Amino acid sequence: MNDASPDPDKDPNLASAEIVAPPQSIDAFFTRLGSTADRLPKRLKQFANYIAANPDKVAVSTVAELAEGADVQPSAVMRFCQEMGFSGFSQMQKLFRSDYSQKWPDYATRLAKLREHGTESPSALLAEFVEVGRASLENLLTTVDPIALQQAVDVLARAETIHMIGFRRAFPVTSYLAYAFEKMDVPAVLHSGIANINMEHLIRPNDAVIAVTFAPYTEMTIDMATKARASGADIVAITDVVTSPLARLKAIQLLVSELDVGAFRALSASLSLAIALAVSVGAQRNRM
Amino acid sequence: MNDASPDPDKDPNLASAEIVAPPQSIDAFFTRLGSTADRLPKRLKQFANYIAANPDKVAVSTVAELAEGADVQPSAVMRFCQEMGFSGFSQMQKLFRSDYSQKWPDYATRLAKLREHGTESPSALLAEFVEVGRASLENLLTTVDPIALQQAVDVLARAETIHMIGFRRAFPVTSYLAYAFEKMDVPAVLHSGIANINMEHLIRPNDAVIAVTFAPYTEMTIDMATKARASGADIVAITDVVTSPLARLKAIQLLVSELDVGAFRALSASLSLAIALAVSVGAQRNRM
DNA sequence: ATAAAAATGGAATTTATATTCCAAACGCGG
DNA sequence: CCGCGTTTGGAATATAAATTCCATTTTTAT
Repeated sequence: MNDASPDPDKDPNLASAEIVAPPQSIDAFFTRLGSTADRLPKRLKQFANYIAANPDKVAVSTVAELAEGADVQPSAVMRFCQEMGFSGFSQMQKLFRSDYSQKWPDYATRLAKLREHGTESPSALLAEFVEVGRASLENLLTTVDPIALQQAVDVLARAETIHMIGFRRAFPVTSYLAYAFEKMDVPAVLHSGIANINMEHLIRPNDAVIAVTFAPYTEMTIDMATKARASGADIVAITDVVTSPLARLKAIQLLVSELDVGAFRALSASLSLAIALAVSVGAQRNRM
Repeated sequence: MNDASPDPDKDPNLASAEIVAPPQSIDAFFTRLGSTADRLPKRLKQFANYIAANPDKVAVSTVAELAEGADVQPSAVMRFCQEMGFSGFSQMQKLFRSDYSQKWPDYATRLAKLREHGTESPSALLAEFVEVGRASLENLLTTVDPIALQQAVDVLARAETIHMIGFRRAFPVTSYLAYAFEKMDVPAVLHSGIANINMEHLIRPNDAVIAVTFAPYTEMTIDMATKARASGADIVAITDVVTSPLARLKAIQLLVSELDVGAFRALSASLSLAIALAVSVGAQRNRM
């Protein structure tokens, strides 16, 4: 601040410690963290990532505990705090603690508070989807038959190639399956309908198909699954009710009843089912 | 209580300090507090009332601070803790601290266990994903800043065209956004990277971009978002932590911390956030 | 390749905090 | 109103935590 100071030797510490005001709020802290994280040396960045991922731990932990959690030395924590503009850890913790009581009310009360705002605000809508998603997940464990799930895994683990079919609202599910299978080196084809070429003829008798569709059922999914069935492939159906058109195909059915918010659903349950299925198949294939 | 004690002189401390197990949960603590509060002497009751009124302060305060808040001496606080069955204040505080972050940390160990046991039955794995998904959803309400969410909606509602960028594990999110926007007649482009053509030049100054990426961040997403930013478009980032590379772009950040099961996550929270965002944008655009 | 600068790990030190102790005050039964 | 057990306030002590320091390693620049 006072560059013209005639006594540079009066306080030699000023040279090394840059004078920056400490963040005054958690928001300001994270903003600064976001903009300075890259410039930080290895260990400090490591710690920065840790508290970015575990911000709630800061208020209730000691330096030693945080250091261990982030796998750095306590002194690195101190250096980090100073780098962020605080005099030390205690000052930084004080900031986090002052904010702490706001988070105290548990999930239920926070949810209720958000809903009071009416359906107007985006966060009220978010709360709605969160609540519906939770309910759908709970349901999932009862609607999915464990035996059918095991059968599906067996069939898919045995298949030469796995084909995923699902469009529109089901496409996030199939694309996530494709990602998971690719990561686990499971031969799998995502039928995306791109360029209006459908690659039905790729489906061979020893293959298996995961068909995903919800009401109102996309016709192309039904068509392709039907043809695949005709050529001898096994079908695993992820769908919503037993009366789904996929039922006719003697498919192994995995039922997901997802609740709507207005005209949309959160897909939480479908995605969870899909990823559990994929991981199980990957694991079982590795065992063979 | 034990008047018939045969050895009152053996250990005189036993007479005053009753041997009772410490409460194992916050609930148990308050239950015991309720039933014993009347029997307590004046100062201890005074402190009990303070705790009952300010339960959130215990985890983040020192003995001295609490004592001052309740207008009692620190030694009274100690006596209170011992009266409740704890060895001292530290033990009691530990209870209050662990209860707060309960949901998150012990998942890490549980999941590690699951990993070692090899993957058990598919339905057990499904149960894991369901539970983790539920926890992620609960957390979503605290990690997403309502103000940032509202800003994101404003920006996207104002945009001429909305561009969605997100690959690999983020692609289910962007593809679902694309579906939702299409259904609501919102002009939106899904940048799928198909045919290795990226349509960056499509992004105009009055457009907005939704960029979705999680650690380890896909480079193409960062690149495209950076270029979009350079050409003047607004960026809404759906990512995991503030230290995400998207932070540098002055993006509006919506943070989702999703837990892994093994190498995968359920995406429940991300999808819920995405759909809430999309529906809000659709609604707001209709109002204009 | 070498020197200079920066970063790191771990121990030493300082500071803060919990906990104990005891003398004084209080309340209660005789 | 006196003696005795209980409670209280405050200081003294013990413990735990934060902070600093420095020798060693790693990185960067030349």
